Amino acid sequence: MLRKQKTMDKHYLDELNDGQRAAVLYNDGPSLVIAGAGSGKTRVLTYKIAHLLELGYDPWNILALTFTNKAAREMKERIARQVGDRARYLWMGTFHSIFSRILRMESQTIGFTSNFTIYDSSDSKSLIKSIVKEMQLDDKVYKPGMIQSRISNAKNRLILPDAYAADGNIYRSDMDAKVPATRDIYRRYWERCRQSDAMDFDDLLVYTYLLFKDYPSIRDKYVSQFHYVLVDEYQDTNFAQHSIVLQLTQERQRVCVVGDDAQSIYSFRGANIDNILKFTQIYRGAKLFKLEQNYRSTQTIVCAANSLIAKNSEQIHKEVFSQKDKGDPIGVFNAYSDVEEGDIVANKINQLHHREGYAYSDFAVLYRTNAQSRIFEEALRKRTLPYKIYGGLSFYQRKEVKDVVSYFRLAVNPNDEEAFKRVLNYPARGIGDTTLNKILGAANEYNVSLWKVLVAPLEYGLNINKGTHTKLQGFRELIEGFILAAQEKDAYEVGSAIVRQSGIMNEIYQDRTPENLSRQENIEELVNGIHDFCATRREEGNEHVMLTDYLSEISLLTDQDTDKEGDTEKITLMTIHSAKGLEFKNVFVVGLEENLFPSQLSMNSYRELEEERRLFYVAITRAEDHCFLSFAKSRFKYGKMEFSSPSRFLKDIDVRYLSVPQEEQAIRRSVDNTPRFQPSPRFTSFSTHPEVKSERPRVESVRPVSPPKFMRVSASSPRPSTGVVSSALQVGNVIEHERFGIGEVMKVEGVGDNCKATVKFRNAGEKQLLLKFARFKVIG
DNA sequence: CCGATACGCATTTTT
DNA sequence: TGCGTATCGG
Repeated sequence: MLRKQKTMDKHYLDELNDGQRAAVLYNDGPSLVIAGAGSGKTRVLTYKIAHLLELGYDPWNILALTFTNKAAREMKERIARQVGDRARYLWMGTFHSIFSRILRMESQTIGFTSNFTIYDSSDSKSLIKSIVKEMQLDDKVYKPGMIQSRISNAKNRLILPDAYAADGNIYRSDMDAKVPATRDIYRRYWERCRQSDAMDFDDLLVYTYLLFKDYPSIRDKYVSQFHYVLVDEYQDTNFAQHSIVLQLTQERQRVCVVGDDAQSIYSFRGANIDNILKFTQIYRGAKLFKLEQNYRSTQTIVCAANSLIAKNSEQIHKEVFSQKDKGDPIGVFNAYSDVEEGDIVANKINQLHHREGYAYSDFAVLYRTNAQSRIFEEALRKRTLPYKIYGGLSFYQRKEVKDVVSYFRLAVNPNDEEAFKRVLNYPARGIGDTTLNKILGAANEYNVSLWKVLVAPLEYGLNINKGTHTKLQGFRELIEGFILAAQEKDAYEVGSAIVRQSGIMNEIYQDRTPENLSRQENIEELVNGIHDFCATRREEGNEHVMLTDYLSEISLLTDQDTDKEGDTEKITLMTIHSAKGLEFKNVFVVGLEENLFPSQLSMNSYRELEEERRLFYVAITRAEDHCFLSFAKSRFKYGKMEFSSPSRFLKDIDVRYLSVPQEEQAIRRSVDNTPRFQPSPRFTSFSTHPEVKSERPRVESVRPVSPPKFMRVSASSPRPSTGVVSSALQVGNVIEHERFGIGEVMKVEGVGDNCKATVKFRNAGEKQLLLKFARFKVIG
């Protein structure tokens, strides 16, 4: 075994280029890996971790932090392929999930329970909104979203309420923004979250930092656990994340961060590009490795992107190059209108698909704002080209789902204020705003949670009549029942019981409006999701899968983690932000107009403009074979036709790499059969195809979307089989398991629900599967 | 407590 | 324009 690993080691080191190998092999001190677009960043990270394991590090001594669940999952899978089962014990995950795991273990120390709720941003916004209201401030001035982002910024910089209130610069800035009371809102918000046993996303970082800072013995515990720390996408870290990494690594200095300053596009969320730019100053003697060979794109695309990014001033110098073909110049399309831009792009896709044999999944249309998607949808729909749009409401943001989840949250943590408010009167039970406000008032007065007031209304001097009291106690008993159930039964049982007993089912199953039908489906999906979750966990050997486990998992999931099913052969439509980290054979970057890209709002500051340019850089470098840029001379914005001029960014690209106009005129005439004369394309489009608008149902917003597939390896994983099918399993069968891949059945034992199989997987080693729960299909 | 209507506002969003 | 929220009236 050991020898085999050794040879594998050799083998994979040979798969790396010199720069990559140097980065993998250097482990004696801090290192910064600047990884140009498409230069094999993930490969370096995974091989480095595999290499550390070869060197004798135990997996639980390695901490690897990413920004997305997807990145963590993919990396873990790739490492598992190298080192097998040991990968399971790596501490690898998103900042937020790893920190929430630590915080749940240490929660008592900082005054939380291990069941604390994680508020998503709509919860925190709603809490801020009610605080603004309670303070009798004008919410036209104190816009909840704006206050939220000011508080979030403060937290990302580790500025707590006291420091916030004491900071003159911040106060001046709040004054300038006409929101001087922000500091008071922040303080109340902070207290209310604590009262509710809840943390928002930023708190997961803040409290981790505080825990390590205020309790050195706890910090020491983790410092001595994590012998080596790796961070992906370091350019996107904020000050809090950087500080925690520093807390964990400053003694030992075994830290490797990977990123690309040229792809820093999240400063609006607090990412601080200085973290990566100044890494070598903070970790003195840090080694700098540069990965400059791009394996993704043609030379032309790489050169064009280089010439663009050279216009930025603040960056770590690097020379990204490609040894692939020179490739075609970047096509620039110049459209009269937004609608025509859609037509040009759709036609070009059609053409490439038919003439060059590209699959639809080889195409991506990338735009700056989600609002631009509609035009492309229509253009593609008109030609019946398959597409999928990313963006929009995620599954867990849907009203009915949030409602159900709020009951779950209360069952696990009744102090959760946002969940409480959401369901106190849903389904309607005659507890109106007046009563809620009384409870809120008492809770504020006594500094307790809403639930505590509800449980002992008289102690907190709640002035309510007999009828209301009865209704409140009815609600209380309902929730107490759920609380009890959540302590005893498993997540799936409690979950389905809550869905039934809360009355939400009755509410939604009353009639068959399309909205209700879709809600029903969403709730069914949710319940199925819990079932999946329990099954997966149980398969891993967890006997009791509780509701609280489920909640802590889903509160950190996003729709990014959802593989849409049956979407393998479709054109991708998404914002450039969401395209980061992806690659496509053919990329269309659209809407290259002043005030759109770069966005109007980014033009006041140099830094923001540079970030927009980096965004454009990200867009171009997604392309492998062909990249096209387009702009429209006029476009509908907010219901008005607006004229626009080409983006300044077009001039930032060296013209040598562009194929500017003319050509697309020919395409337009030969392929497009819509009338050429279009005084007002929007109207023409409507009158020629009135059905386009009316026929198009708003399916995207009504149709249920699948919740994330828990731990599923890929969208193409086999359909789950049921216990009935799998009980026929015999020794010697070859099965394909959803997560572990292909393996051979070595042993079958037990009967019925207890039937267990030992399976030797090619990549995942030997596993025991409880057939009742295992998801696989027999393939031989 | 719901529905109709008016109003305002509108980048990007890994968790 | 088109959506989500606020508010008023029944």
